[in-house]
Order: sequence, then structure tokens, then C-alpha cells
Amino acid sequence: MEYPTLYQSFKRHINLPLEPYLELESRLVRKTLDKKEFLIKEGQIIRYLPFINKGLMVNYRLDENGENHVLQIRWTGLWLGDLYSFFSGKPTKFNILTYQPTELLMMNHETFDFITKEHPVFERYFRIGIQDAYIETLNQIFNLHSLSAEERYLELIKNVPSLLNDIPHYLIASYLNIKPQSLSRIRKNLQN
Amino acid sequence: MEYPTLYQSFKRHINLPLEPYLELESRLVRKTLDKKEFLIKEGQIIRYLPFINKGLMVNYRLDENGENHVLQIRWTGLWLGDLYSFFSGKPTKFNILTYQPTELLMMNHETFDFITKEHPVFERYFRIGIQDAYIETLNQIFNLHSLSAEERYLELIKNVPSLLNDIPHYLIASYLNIKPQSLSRIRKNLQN
DNA sequence: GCATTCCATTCACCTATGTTAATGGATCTT
DNA sequence: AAGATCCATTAACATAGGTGAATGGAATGC
Repeated sequence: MEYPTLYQSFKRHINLPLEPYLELESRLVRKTLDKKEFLIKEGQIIRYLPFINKGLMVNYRLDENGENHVLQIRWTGLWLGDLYSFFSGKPTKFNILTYQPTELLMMNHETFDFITKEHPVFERYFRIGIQDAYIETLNQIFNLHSLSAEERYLELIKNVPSLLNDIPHYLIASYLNIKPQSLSRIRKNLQN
Repeated sequence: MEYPTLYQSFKRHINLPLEPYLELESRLVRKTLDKKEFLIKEGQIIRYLPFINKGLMVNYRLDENGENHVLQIRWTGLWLGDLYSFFSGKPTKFNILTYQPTELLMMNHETFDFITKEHPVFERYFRIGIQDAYIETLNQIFNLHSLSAEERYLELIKNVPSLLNDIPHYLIASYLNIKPQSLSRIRKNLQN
């Protein structure tokens, strides 16, 4: 087994004997990215589902005024791609960018079809994984509705304390839906 | 076949012969709710996945100040429940309430396990359905980040023109993350 | 090693949306 | 049908967070 982090991700959700796992593993494409490299750029048609074997990536989308909005921040042990573009074949609206040196394991469409057909338990794995992401995203909306900027900041660093050191503050601000100046103001107020 | 709306929902995503569909249909529990009845109340453990065969429901969640936040509005042909509570067995944090007379088709855990085991294509159907909901929810976050209150309002009534007649305005305001007074102000400004 | 770019911070000022309160029409209750 | 409740609307005022501009330190490029 080459990628225990991936195997553990499967085992957390489904009962997966080693053999089908190894069958999958052999079909994955490994990809390494340096700091601040793009995995996905707006307009591309996405041909792979990327699993972050090690590293950290940020997903943002450009609005009509040319401003970036960070929608997702994901790291080691999670998937981050564009399911919509991957499954529909239409161009993506997202930009996904590393902020740490990152190692990815990428599954193409052919492999996805093969393993879910051969071993339906993989379909179940993806159903559960996407479900978890969906539940988290609903929670993100609730936070945007119910918490002040300061409360959202505190909630985020409570859940992911290392984030302040891992990525620039302006990305954290964007993820929280505030401006970097506001994040500075909040951090200053909290010092007292 | 008793519920063509449900069958069409399956056919839109998967290739499903009639027989396994009928097998499922016979196991569903039909439930009718009047206007303004609760399907789900905070604290309950959710035992069913509900499909809206006809009607409209709103999902909201209470914050620490006792304020409601509408997170989802769904209608005929869609599912709306709490996947988290259903699959984890933990109490739900949501409140789901009809705003039109509504007919639901409810699937319990036993049936879910049975049909996905017996016919893996159902697992695929739920994977795709949850994936669509997830993609929509990500888009909802992008709108909250990138659009003004007025733009969010215009976007919503462009997509669902009938909504203004179907549910009270204060629910639309909550879904847009603004106060009813602000929605009134926006609507007034738009008259000119 | 110097120049350049990037980024966090601060401050003064601005604005979109929230808040509070009042009004009147519509809808429910008895 | 009268009374009560709910809800949309308006207006005056309040505020969280945005905007624009300036500063200095850190990281990057040559």
C-alpha cells in the first residue's frame, strides 16, 4: 500500500477489503504541486477527482467585479475538486490553488466508472463523502447568517488553529466574507 | 405506479427498470401535511428521508439569540430532510415546516439499506442527488459573498418567480439573510 | 545585496443594512 | 361580526463592516 492516508479515508466510511483498494490505488495518478500553484483554473474542463494526500488548497471564485471569494479551504486527507465540471463535462467556475507544497492522488472518469461498477461500495463511499461536505456547507451558510464577523473568525480559528500560520490572512478574511482591513480590526480588538 | 413524480426523479439520474422501482414504492410511507405543519422539529431523531411528492417546505434553524434562519426552500419533486440526523442517529438542529398543503413519500432506514444493497444503482441515485444539492449550496454561499441584498433578491425571484405568492415575505427575507424591513425597502426601490 | 512586490495594519470616513417604533390591511378565532 | 393576531410597509436613527489611503516589514526577484 502506497497511500495509507487514502486507505484510512475509505475505511472511515465503508468496509473495504484490501484487494479492491489496491486495484484502485494502481489506477490513480500522482501529482505534486509546489506552493502557490494552480490545480484548477476557471474555464477548464475538469477530468480528475483530486484527493489531497498531503498539503493544503484553497478554492475561490471570481465575481463580476473581478473580486475573489474563497469558498473552501481543504487539507490532507480530504478531496477538493469540482464535482460539477467533472461529472457534467462543462467548464469550471472555480480556481483551486495550493498554499503549501501538495501531493495529490487523482482519479479520472474511466477509473471512477470502473471501480464504482466493479465494487458498488465505492459509490457508497462517495455518497457519504459528498454528504459530509454538503452538511458542512449547510453549516457554513448558517454561520454566515447567524454569526458576526468576529464570531465567524473565532469559530474558524477554534476549529482550525493552525490556519493563521498556513495561509495569508487575506484568504482567511475572504473565506469569512470580510475585508482584510476588517480582519485586522477584529484581531486588534480581540487583543484586549 | 402510484407516484410518477418520484419515478421521474429517479429516471433523470439513473437507468432504473420498473420492477425495482415498484419494489421501492411499495415500501414507502405516504404522509400528508396541511399548511404550516411541522415535518421536523429541532431535537428529534430523524427516521425518514422525505420526498416532496407535492407541496413546499422550508428548512430553518434557530440561533443562540432565538432568531430563525431559513436555509433551504424546497418543493415538488425534491427531497428535504436532515441527512445528518438520519444517518448519524443524532438529534436534528433543523425545523422543517410546510407552507402549502404537502404530500410526502418517506423512506425509513431499513428500506434505504435494503434497496441500496439489493440494487446498488439506488446508491448512485442518492450520490448524484446529494451532489446536486451540495453544488447548489456552494453556489448559495458564493451568492452570499458576492451579491448585495438587492441582487440576491433579484436572482431568487428570477429563478423562482412564484415564490412571492407561495410563502410569506419574511421567510424570503430570512433566506436572503436580510430583515423583512430591508426586503420592503428593496422592493420599494425597485418599483422606480 | 538592492530593488521590488506583497501583505498586514492603522485610521478617517462612508454606506448598506439593522433597529425600533408606528400604521393599517389581511387573516384567523370565537 | 368583533376582536385578536399576523404581516408588510414606512420612516428616523444606529452601527458593523466597507473604502481608500498611508505605512512599514517581510518575502521575492535579479
